[in-house]
Amino acid sequence: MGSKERIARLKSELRKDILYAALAILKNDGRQSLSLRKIADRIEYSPPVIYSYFKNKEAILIALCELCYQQFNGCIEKNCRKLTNPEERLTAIVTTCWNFAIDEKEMYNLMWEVGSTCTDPFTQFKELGLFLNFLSETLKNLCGKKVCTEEYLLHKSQTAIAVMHGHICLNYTLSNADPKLRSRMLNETILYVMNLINDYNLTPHELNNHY
Amino acid sequence: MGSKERIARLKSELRKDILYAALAILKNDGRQSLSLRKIADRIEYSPPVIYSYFKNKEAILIALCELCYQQFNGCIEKNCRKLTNPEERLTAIVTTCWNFAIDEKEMYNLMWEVGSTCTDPFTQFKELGLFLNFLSETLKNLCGKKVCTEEYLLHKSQTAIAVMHGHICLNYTLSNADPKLRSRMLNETILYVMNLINDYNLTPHELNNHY
Amino acid sequence: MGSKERIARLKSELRKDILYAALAILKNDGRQSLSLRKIADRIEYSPPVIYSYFKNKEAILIALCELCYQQFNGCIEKNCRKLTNPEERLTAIVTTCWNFAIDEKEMYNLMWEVGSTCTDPFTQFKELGLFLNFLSETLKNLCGKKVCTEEYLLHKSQTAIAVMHGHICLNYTLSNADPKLRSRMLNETILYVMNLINDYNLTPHELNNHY
Amino acid sequence: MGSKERIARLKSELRKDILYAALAILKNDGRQSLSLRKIADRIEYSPPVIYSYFKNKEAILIALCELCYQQFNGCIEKNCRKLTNPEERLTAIVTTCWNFAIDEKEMYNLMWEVGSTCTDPFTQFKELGLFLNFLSETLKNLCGKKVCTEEYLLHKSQTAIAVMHGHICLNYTLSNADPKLRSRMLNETILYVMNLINDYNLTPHELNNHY
DNA sequence: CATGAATGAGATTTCATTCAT
DNA sequence: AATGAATGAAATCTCATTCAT
Repeated sequence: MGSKERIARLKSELRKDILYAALAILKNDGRQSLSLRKIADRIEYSPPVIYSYFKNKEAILIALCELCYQQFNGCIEKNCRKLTNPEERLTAIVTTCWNFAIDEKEMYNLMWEVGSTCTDPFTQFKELGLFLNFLSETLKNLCGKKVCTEEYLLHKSQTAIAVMHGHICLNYTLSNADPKLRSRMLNETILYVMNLINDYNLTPHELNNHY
Repeated sequence: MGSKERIARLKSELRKDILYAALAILKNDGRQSLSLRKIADRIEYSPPVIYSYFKNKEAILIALCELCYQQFNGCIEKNCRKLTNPEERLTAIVTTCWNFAIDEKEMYNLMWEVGSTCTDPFTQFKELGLFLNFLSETLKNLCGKKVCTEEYLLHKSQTAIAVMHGHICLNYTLSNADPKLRSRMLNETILYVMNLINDYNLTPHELNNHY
Repeated sequence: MGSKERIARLKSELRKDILYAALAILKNDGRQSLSLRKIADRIEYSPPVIYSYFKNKEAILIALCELCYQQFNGCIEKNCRKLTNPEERLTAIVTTCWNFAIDEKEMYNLMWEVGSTCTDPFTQFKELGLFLNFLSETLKNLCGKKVCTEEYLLHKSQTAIAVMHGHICLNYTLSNADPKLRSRMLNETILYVMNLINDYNLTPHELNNHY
Repeated sequence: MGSKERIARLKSELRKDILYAALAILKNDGRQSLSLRKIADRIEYSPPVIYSYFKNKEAILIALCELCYQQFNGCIEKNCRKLTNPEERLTAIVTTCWNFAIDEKEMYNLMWEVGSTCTDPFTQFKELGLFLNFLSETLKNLCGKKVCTEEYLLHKSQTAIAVMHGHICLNYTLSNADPKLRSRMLNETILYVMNLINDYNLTPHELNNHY
């Protein structure tokens, strides 16, 4: 494929169709049965067409993952951007993550699966980077007047993602937990994430003992 | 020993062989290339024998998962049981989990993968239940004289597992992090797990605000 | 496949059937259209069966090449072994090669094609080694009472193969040459091969100038 | 220059581009991965253009083969034309062939592969014809004052090509031969080619016995 | 009880070629 | 003149599972 052609195809409608077909299969039939053949069937084209738009299956997965991050970040923006109070915003962020993970389990799992194979998902996936920054910005506001380094905030944000992910996975495994327990788990998750920032209030001596 | 018993024992032997073959393939070649054919090759039997011991591939995965939990719990027992000081023991538990996840990534991932498909992994997998109790017991000691309900301790233990898992997954994705950052992440994980129990020291009123 | 099983299959009838099917396709349809699917069709089995007997297509080609060498060497043995006079025998060898290359062009080409990809075809393919030795033995007799080293004879034998191959390839390209020219080419080939051994009669001084 | 001419020139340019793209792919990726798609990519045109210049893939291969012969003959001209002493020139010819075959294995193989499918490569490929004549002229000079027929010289030239090709193929198969052996093989090849002309010194009676 | 034999279904991928525009 | 779009046909290979023996 010539570079001109390739660039054109990147913007193509069919490329989008392929990705959305993949997304639909992912949601309906699950990660395991996401095959090129099924994608081709769904868009009512022959399988080789796909190779005009993606190098191979891995490339599709990565692009699909990107799409998932876009949709995820879209939820976050929609639900949380408007909130100005940092506690409220952080609560909304965690809640949105939580619900996204429940409602879109296949997407959520794909995001972590593909992320694990990348060198640096936070830079590779633009929308994940945006989310990280949004989280970071929120945590900064939460600190109030205290000055935190950018690096510190990013690290805490990643930790927040980790803590949320852990609870989400736990929630997956407790498949017959009652709604009350689930709701409690969500609340706790919010709490833990909120408290991540607290140790910044520790005295230097206490901090020393921590790290 | 009657022939019946002998036969039963032999049967049980082969079952083990199958599982250990599966484990070896999992470790060496990875989850994706774990096939019945390969297992059969390794035990030098023909594929259909496997169906005498397991209903289908899924059943093998579940049993294999159990084996992984056994090995995992073995590590925990070996490294942590002897420690009597609760802080030390908890530190050892988190560290052991962390290292197991690094050294046996395939096993660790399988444990969560299969766990996600089960109704209740904590009761289905005996060794996971044992680990949960061990964690619970450790947390109890950490509380000192304060009285905590069994249920509370189990819940906190699950939360600890969640927090650890989150950090472990984050560690997986940060594939080019330097050892110093990784070491810091481990320390933080220990810290967070340790502090899980702290809110028990909150006043009832504060607790109310939490949940 | 367990090793026991694999060994059994090496002797299996079906394995032979696969190879002879491949040979038939090679002869009839040519090297380019030799596919696993066609082989499976011809033996009236499904394609995956082939993988019970051969690791992959390359393994089939190598085994097929071996079969070609066997058939080739069979011709040589049949036509030449009985001749005791060294000139007559050498003449018969060259003639047999020549005719084999004409009658079994696809086989002949495959033998060189696969041979080119091997590290050392003369040891890898037993029958090619036998042919080399037979040639070497013949050249030795041609030398008469003069003593030649084994190494020298093997080298000359390889050279003989090279000279024959060159003429055979030339013969392939001259596709509209008349039979008289072809016959003359064969005679010349015999002559050149016969003379390969002549420089052994050179004085040491002359030999020095050669190498 | 009229627009007609300009268009014709442009057309001829693109034809060249196609061939040189094919050549580059042949050299870099090998004969097997020479596809129309890849050629189109490389010239940054779409695949169908190629069909404006060539009937099908086979036609490209033939034209590519011609290009290879041009390059080959270019080497010969450059390295050998200047030498006037016939022995020196013949030595240079064989050496140049030998090195070309080593350095440009893919090209060399293609030349013989395509050559085998043509009716008469020596007339079809102009540069191969030139090479043949050059060889023939050299052999003629080697004969000295003796008179040889044109036909005889051409035949001997073809034979020389055959002998060289045989040794070159042998050199390909002996993939782990040491440089000393290879160098010896080259020397022998030179020697054999040089001696091809010698039997012209035979008496008519001896010649009769030969043919 | 054990297995050799076999397969259907399906995976990813490549390629030469066509054709409406 | 050029191409974007598309495809049919084919390639190799893997796998879980079945069943007669």
